[in-house]
Amino acid sequence: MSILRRNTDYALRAMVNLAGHYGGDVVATRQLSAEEDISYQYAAKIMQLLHAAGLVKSTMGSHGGFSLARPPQEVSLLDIIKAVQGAVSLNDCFLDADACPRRSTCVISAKIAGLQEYIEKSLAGITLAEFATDSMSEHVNAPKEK
Amino acid sequence: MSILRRNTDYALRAMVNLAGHYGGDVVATRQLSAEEDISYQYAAKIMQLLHAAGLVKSTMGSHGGFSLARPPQEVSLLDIIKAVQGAVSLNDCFLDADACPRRSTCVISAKIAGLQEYIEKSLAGITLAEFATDSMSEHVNAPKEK
DNA sequence: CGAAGTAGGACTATATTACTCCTATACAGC
DNA sequence: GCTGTATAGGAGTAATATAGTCCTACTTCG
Repeated sequence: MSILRRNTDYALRAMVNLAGHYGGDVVATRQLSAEEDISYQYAAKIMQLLHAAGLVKSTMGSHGGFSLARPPQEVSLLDIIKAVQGAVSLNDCFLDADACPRRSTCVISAKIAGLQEYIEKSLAGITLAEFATDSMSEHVNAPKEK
Repeated sequence: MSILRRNTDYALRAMVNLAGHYGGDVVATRQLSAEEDISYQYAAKIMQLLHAAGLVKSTMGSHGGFSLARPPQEVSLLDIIKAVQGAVSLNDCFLDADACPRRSTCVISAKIAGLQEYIEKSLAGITLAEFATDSMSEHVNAPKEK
């Protein structure tokens, strides 16, 4: 199983694309969808998620589109992941304390809490700026070609 | 999303149970299922997975059952995860190189490969012996009670 | 032989993820 | 103010993955 979903990959590609236009024009969903090989309708949904998370600014109406809300070096991989697929957690009890009635006494939970923290910190440490430069459309979970 | 599945939790509980009987009698699936609150049929499936992975030894026939194939301190959480839910991977391209045509030049892949490795090492470093002692049936992803 | 066990294929049900459709709303340019 | 091109977002469908069941072997002890 893969932890990062296709969703996240699309979002990441879109964000990298926007990073390339940072400080310049807004980019329309239609353009993002064409350049990054995402269906227009689905791309629109993903942009909504990114917008709801405050990662992008939107300009409505004709000649509208999206732009990064913050400079690339201030947008982390974790931000993007959280925006499109929710928090990544090793197990449910980190997301929802009610998921496990023995949470408080659980030895396993204690054992892996450290790892959980490390993962989040790592993802938070990787920013858009780091892969925005030379690769405009690298991606993680591209749909497999047939 | 949770990385560890319910499947894995069941398996973990079963393994902890078996660890409690290490060196003694085999434990029948019927008993495991009752003690760890897993449906008998499903428990049987999970035991098959653990057996196929070589983590448990099976004794067929009447008075048969399962026992750990190795001492608890030599069975890691990663072993169990791999047996029941397959390898944990940050993204598809670590599992299947064909999943992404740009794998070789992908900056993102390079960035998170280190994290991927760290996660595996951490999980491999946690063994059954560490939580087998005082908690016979702790679990991670118990189905939520209503 | 029969009871109690594992082995395993095939199937069903449920949940999650991916994706589409349709309508509303905003804004620029004519 | 109309029209074309945008985003906003609810609602629904399709595909896939996970969880769980059913049934029929085969194995061994008593």
